Amino acid sequence: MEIAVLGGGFQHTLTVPSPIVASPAVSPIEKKKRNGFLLTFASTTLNESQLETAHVSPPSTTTVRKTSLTPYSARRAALVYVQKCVDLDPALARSGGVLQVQDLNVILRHFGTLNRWKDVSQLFDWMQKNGKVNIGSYSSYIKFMGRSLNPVKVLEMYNGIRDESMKNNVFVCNSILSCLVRNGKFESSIKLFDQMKRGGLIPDAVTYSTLLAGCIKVKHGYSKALQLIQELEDSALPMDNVIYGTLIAICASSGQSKEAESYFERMKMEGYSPNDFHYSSLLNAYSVDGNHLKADELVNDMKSAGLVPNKVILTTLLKVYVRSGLFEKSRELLSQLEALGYANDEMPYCLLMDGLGKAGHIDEVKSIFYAMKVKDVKSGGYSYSIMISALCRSKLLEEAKQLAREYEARYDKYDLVMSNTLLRAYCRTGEMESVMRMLRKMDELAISPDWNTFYVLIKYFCKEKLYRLAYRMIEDMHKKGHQPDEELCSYLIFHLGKTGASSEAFSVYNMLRYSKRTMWKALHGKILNILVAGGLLKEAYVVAKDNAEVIPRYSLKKFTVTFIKSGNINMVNDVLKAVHTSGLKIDQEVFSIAISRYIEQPEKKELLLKLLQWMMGQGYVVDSTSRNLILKNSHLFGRYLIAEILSKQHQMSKVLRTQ
DNA sequence: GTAGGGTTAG
Repeated sequence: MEIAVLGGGFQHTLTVPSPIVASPAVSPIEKKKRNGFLLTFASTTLNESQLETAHVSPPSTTTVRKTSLTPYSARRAALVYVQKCVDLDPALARSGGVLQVQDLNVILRHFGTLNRWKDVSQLFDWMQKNGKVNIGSYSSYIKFMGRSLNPVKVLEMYNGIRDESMKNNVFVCNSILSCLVRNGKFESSIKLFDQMKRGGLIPDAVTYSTLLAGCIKVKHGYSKALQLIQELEDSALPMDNVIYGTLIAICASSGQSKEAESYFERMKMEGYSPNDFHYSSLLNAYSVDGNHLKADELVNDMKSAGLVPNKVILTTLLKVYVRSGLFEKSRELLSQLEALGYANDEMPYCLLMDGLGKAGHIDEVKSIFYAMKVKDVKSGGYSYSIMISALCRSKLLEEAKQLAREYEARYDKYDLVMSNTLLRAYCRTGEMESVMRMLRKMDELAISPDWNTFYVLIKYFCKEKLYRLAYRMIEDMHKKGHQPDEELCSYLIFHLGKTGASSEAFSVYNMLRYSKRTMWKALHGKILNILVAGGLLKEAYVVAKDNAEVIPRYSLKKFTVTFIKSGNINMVNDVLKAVHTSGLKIDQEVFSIAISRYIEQPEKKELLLKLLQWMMGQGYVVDSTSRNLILKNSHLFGRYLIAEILSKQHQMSKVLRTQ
C-alpha cells in the first residue's frame, strides 16, 4: 500500500513538474513567473532536501512526534504530501488532520490552477466534512468549479450554505455571480443578485463589474447595464477602467456608438489611459454605423498615444471598412494584414466575404474563398458557413448543397449556426434524407434549435406539403419561446386552412395574435373564413367580435348565417348584437332563420322574446313569413305577450313604410 | 493566495 502510494507520487513528480519544489537552476525571469507558486513557500525555512524527504515519506502524527520536524514543518510536509499524492482520500485520511484551513486552501488552488477539477471537488468535500473551510475556500472553490463549467453543482453548494454571514459575504457572492455569468446564465445571475441583496449582501465595484460582463452578449444587455450603472452610482462606488472597458464593449455590441464614445471620453477625463481593449471596443462601435472617418481618426489617436495597432485593432478596422461598404479599402487593408502576418486565420477573410456576400457580389466571395484554400488559411468552418449562405442567397442552390457536403465530409463539426446553414442548403434543394440526418445530429449533439432552425424547417415542410409536420414544428417553436413572425404564420394558416386543419390554423393565428409581433389586418378575415368552413363557430365568434371592423362584409355575413343556423343557440342573440354593433345591417333573411330556429326549440322561448324586443329597439322589422310562423306557434310563448310584441312591430313597420 | 473585465467572423 505504502509502496504504491510512493510509486504513484514519484511518477507524478516525473510527469507533472511540481510548482512547489523549485528546480535547482531558475532564471530570475522564470522565478518572477513562478512567483505565485513560490509564495506558498516564501515563509518556510525548509530547504529543498527536507522537502524531498517530506515528499518521499508520508508524514503521520507519529513521525511528527518521533522526528525532529517542528509542527510547522510537519504541516508543510503534509501539505506537499497531499498536494503530490495520486489518491487524495487516503492521503487526507493520513495527513489531513495536521493541515489548517489555509494549507488546504493552498492545495485547493494548486489543483485548480492545474485544472484538476476532480481533485478540487474531492478536496473541498473533505474540507467541508471536516469543518475546515473559510471564505477563501469557498470563493476559490466556486471560481474553479465555475471554470470547469459546472454551475449547477456550484449553485447547489451555495444553496447548501447554512451560515448566513458566509452566504452573503461579498467575496463568496462575487465568485458565485461570476460563475453564473461565465457560464452564460446571465438571467439567473441577476435573480440571484437580487436575492443576495435581500439577504444582506452589500455589493461592491467587483460585483457590478462581474454582472456588467454578463450584459455584453444578451438581448437588452444595454438597458440592464444602465440599471446596474445607476445602482453603482447610487451606492457612490467608483467606476474604474475595467468597468469602463466593459461598458464600451456593451455599447458597441448593442449599437450605441454615441454612448460608447461618451464613456470613452469620460474615462479619459477621469485620468484613465485607454488600452488596446478600450480602443478596439470603441472601434467596434464605429463599425455598427459604418463610421470609417471616426475609425481612422481613432486609430491615428491611438498611434499618437504611442500604441501600436495590433491584430485585433486592424481586424476590427477591416470590419468598419466592410460595414461601410468600402470594399476597395477593405481589400487593401486585408493585404496589409497578410503582410503583417495577421491573416493566418480566416477571420479577416470572413469579414470581407460576409460583407461582399450580403452586398450580392457572389463572384468576389467565391474568389476569396478559393484563394484562402490556395493560401492554406486555417479554417474552423466560418468561411464555409459564409460561403454556403452566400450561395443560397444568390440562389446557387446546387453549389450550396455541394459545399455543405464537402464541409461535412471534411470537418464533421457542428454548432448551431453551422447546423442552420447546412439545414438551409439541404432544405432548399429538397434533400429530405440530409435534412433528417442533420436533425438527428443536432439531437445527438444537444444543439437546441433556435428561431432560424424552426423557420427553415417550417418553410421546408410547407414546400413539401407536409403541413401537419410544419404545424407540429411551429407548436414546438412556440413552446420553446420563439415567436414566429407574420409571414410564416400567415403562410401556414393559409395552407392549414386549405387542407381543412382549421383548429391548427386557429392555434397558429393565436400564436401570432398573442405575440408582440405586428399582424396583417386581412388575416382576421382569412381565419374567420377558415373557422366557419371548419365549423369552429365559437372560435369564429371570438374572432368576429374582436375584429369586426377589419373583416370583409361578405365574410362577416357568411359567419352570421352559419352561426345562426348551426351555432350554439344560446349565443345566437349575442352574435346578432355583435354583428349589428360592428355597423353591419342585418338582413331580414337572417332574422327569419333565427326565428325558425327558436320555433323549433320552444324551451328557448325567452331568447325569442328577447330577440323580438331587441329588434324593435334597433328598428328591425319582422317579415311577414316569420310573423305568421310566430303567430302559428304563439301558444308556446304566451299568446298575450306575443300579440303585444307583434302589434308593436306591425305599427313600427307601418311607420317605416310611410316614411 | 478570497472575488471582477473588456476587442474581430457565420
